[in-house]
Amino acid sequence: MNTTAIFEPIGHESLSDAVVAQIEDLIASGILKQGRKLPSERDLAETLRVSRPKLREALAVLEERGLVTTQHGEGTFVAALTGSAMLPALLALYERHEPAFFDYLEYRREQEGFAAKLAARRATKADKERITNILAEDERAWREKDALASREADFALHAAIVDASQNATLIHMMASIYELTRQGVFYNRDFLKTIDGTGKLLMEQHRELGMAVITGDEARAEKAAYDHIDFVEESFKLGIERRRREAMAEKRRLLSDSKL
Amino acid sequence: MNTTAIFEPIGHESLSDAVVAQIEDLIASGILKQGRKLPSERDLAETLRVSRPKLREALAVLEERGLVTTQHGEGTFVAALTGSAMLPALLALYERHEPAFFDYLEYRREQEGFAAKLAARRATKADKERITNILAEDERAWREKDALASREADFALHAAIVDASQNATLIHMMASIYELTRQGVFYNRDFLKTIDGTGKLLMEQHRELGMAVITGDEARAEKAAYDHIDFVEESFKLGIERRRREAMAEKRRLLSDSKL
DNA sequence: AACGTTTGGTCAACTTTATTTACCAATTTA
DNA sequence: TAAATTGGTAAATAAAGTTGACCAAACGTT
Repeated sequence: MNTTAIFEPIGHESLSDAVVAQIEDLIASGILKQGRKLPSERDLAETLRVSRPKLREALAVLEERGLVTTQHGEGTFVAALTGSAMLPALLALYERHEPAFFDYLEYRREQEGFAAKLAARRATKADKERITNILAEDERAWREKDALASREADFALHAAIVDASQNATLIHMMASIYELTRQGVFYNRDFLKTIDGTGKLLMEQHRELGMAVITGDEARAEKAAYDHIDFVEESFKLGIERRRREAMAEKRRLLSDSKL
Repeated sequence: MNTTAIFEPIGHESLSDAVVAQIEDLIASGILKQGRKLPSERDLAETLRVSRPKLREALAVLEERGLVTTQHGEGTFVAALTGSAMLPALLALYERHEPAFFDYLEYRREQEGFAAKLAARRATKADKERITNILAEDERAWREKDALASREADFALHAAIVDASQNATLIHMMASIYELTRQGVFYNRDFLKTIDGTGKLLMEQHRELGMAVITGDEARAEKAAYDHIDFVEESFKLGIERRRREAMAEKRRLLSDSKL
């Protein structure tokens, strides 16, 4: 095995790519909010120490991605990212920005806890039956190692609990969030690779959450929701770290082979 | 306050900078060990997708920094990084690579635990007196908020414990490590900013460590050493995270001002 | 309504950076 | 010793980025 194997092609990142990345960061982190006007091209080019044509290249990319809109003679503005029409842009943004994903989880933690508490307080008989059925399906999927069904049950449980909260605004907001989740961020390949090995724990957390809602124990439901998100976040972090270490170990292995 | 304030100049990183960074990573992470031969310039340029002149530019920088040596007609090799002659290169390397710093801490954790255990077993009367004096000085520095003296006492305590271990190899190895520490990595400005607010905790940890050695309690000494390094690592991580959040909050503040 | 200012839109000349290609020199290996 | 491989150097070419100028749309002031 050749030493060459451990080296990786240099990313030929263009200047405009770097500009795009910085502005995306500002939008993804919520510093630049929707509707906010960016500085004029001349000003921005100067503060970024970049020529205007290059800045314009970057702005063109951002506009193509739906993150900003520019109007002749007026300025460039951060596009509205809420509303399902803009979900693809947001989704792609989160996938390119790992830190933003943790912010997303932090936000979701509060929402889930709130939803679980309300659900425990307000769930109707129909809600409770629905949750019971989902828990049964979740357990079946786990026993039969049906990963796909397991994910669907997971998704269904969270949706059922939000519905049970009977709060229209919450339901609407969480619908957008779940759409994100379902399409790729939360359930992308890397994440599944991380979480699959802990399927039983996940199932038990769902069961605890569901039972707390069914029995109407608000505090227990809230705690179960927090614990669940905390667990997901921790698993994700560990997965990232593990993959980083595995990649390094692989490189080491490639080198030691050549010594044998 | 203008929106312009939140944007930062784009780093005009040259191609060769990127090449330098990758090879430094491989060396800093220990994947490329000293004496290892790099692929030939033609091969390496091809796998990195970079022209040979640019690769050579990068290699020239690496050689200037003391990380590699090249020999006409023979090849380019990773320089020997052990030995105090090479400390500046290693030091600079660690400062440019944050992840390597945590690897350094991980290594140091084992060494410190081992040293503390040996010291508790073998410390002479003179060693114990020396440690007692250092602990007193540490406490005085803390009471009088003498940050510089506090750091010196910290350093002195660790050195005294290593000396008390009576193991020549360990003493020699730790000397190199401490040199790193003292010169800048461990006690750099950012790190101090993090740790200073927790001065009392640090002092108490030192006291626990020193007393364990003096009383000859091996297990307690080992645990105290582990706890200390764990605390340092955690503080450092928190400090990094805090600075990151503060930087973002500052940007948010700059924007909200313009709304008032 | 008219003017001046600011903003985005466009283009061409120029500069810097990077690639390609060729050839030379030192070392190892057959 | 001859061939192959490696680092050393340089010139021609190509690509990326900057500079400067000018146009057109929107806004505010007069």
